[in-house]
Amino acid sequence: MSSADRIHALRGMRDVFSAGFARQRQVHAALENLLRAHAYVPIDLPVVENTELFLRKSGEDIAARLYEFNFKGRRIALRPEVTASVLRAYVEHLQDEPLPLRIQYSGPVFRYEKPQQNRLRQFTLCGAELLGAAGPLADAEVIHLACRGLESLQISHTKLIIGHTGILEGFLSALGLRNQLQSFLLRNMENVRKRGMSFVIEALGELFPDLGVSADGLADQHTSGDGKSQRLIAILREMNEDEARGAIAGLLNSLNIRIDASRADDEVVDRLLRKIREDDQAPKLRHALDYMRRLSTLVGEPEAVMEGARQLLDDFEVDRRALDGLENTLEALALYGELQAEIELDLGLSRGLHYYTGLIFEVRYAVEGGEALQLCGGGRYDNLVSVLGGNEAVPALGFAWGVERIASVLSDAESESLNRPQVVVVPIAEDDLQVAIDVARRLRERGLVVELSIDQRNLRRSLRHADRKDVAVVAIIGENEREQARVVLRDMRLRRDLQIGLADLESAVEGILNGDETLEF
RNA sequence: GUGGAUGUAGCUCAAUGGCAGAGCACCUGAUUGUGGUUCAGGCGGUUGAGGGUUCGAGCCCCUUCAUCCACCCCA
Repeated sequence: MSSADRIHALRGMRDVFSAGFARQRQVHAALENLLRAHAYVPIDLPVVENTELFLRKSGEDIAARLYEFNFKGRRIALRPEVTASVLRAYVEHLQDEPLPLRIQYSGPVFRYEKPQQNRLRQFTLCGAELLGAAGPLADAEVIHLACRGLESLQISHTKLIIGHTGILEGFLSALGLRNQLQSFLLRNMENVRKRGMSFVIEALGELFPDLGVSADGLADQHTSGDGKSQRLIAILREMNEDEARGAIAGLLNSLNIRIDASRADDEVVDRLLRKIREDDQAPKLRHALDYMRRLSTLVGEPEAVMEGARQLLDDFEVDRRALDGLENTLEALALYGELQAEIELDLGLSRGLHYYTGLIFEVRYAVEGGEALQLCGGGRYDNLVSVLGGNEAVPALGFAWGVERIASVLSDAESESLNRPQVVVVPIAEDDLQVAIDVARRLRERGLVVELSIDQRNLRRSLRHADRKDVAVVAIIGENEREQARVVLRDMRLRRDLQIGLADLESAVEGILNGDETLEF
């Protein structure tokens, strides 16, 4: 078969072989144990869900990244994350459980993105959710877990980055910006720092051309007209939709203004109203952008950032609850003792795909000469249970580690040996098979990893095979041994044969494996 | 979605436009019951696919597919 006909693994999907897989399992085992020790109960969930679940949680933005298809009339998606499924399962089955409820999970997720270094289309998340717990202690527990898991694997050079969506979101919603603008600004908070305010303003101008925004900044005198019309506009703004609509229509009628015949009155009224609203939005937007500019500078060492944040909130007269909550979380986190990870506060941190309502955080691994590698991320999502149809709102937060990324950071030296057979049992001829199988079974019962040589290779080949796999002991059974109830144990490291009676099999093998050079039989 | 590279044996890679090769791996034997070495031999290819230029294309041109890398974004 020519290579052109060969079937390859799909793009972004990996075959993981012995050493790499051993490493992943090592990572998984360490993380699972840590979570279990903190009373997080492992559960298993489906890999496919109704597409609607993910759309409802994360919004339409996620649709482009979904492995999503129509199957027998249903819209189905491979999960791009697990939190949505956990909460779906909670709403469906676990609402009678006493809260707080601690859940852990692990398994594959799928995201249709362009693969590259450290980014696959299928990868493994290991994560935890803490349901029914609000407040700083819950926040601190989860952050601590995320960091501690990496520490338990001896991963250093990590940085914990903590943010809080409430500090921007609270401000924006209090400001009374319309929803589209709010979500645009939330999405672009990160860009203020990464690409500069002018980039954001430019994007704003493209998306909302009617706002009169340009790269030079917001138009200063957007509202035209004299003082009287300003007052009129102010009055109209005070009215609700119907009142304002009626007032404008009445005004046009009473002045007997003739309207273009091809255009319905309603449409004219609409345009006027919209115009007035946007005039209203412009100064608020300007205010918001100023706030975001300040916010984007608030990154770094926690105390300094807190200090700057307090000043910012004072200057803009913003509610301090979010910031106080963050401070309490940091204090609670300190109760867990010193973290290895460097802590950074980043009040400009935002996470696009998710539905976070408060604390957000991630842990990054410093790659020399490259961009930091994010190893895990999470945050709080207090309204998600409601969004997914829960009987009552349940505060919740969680996070997930990226298993492959963590494994990629580990050296693979030790994990390789996990799969390697410790003993190879070689029957010389077919007549020796029964004894060989019995010998192998006895050794396996002692917990050893034993490979039975089952092909027709000669002894020479079997030894070579064992040697290349770095096996420590080869047990040889031939006619002579069989007749005398003996076995030849070849100590591969010391290149010597030990003739032992079958009764001493286990102790002799264990002696060789332990490097006992004084063994004599 | 944007940009940059690369596709030759199972793997890693060579090959001025002129007979498609090496190392590793695999198989056989030297050695019929003793291993990392050595030696002899063997298997292995429609050079990703399709078209074009040429006496002649792995190499040049076009198209297409795939993969990798970076941006965006994220675990």
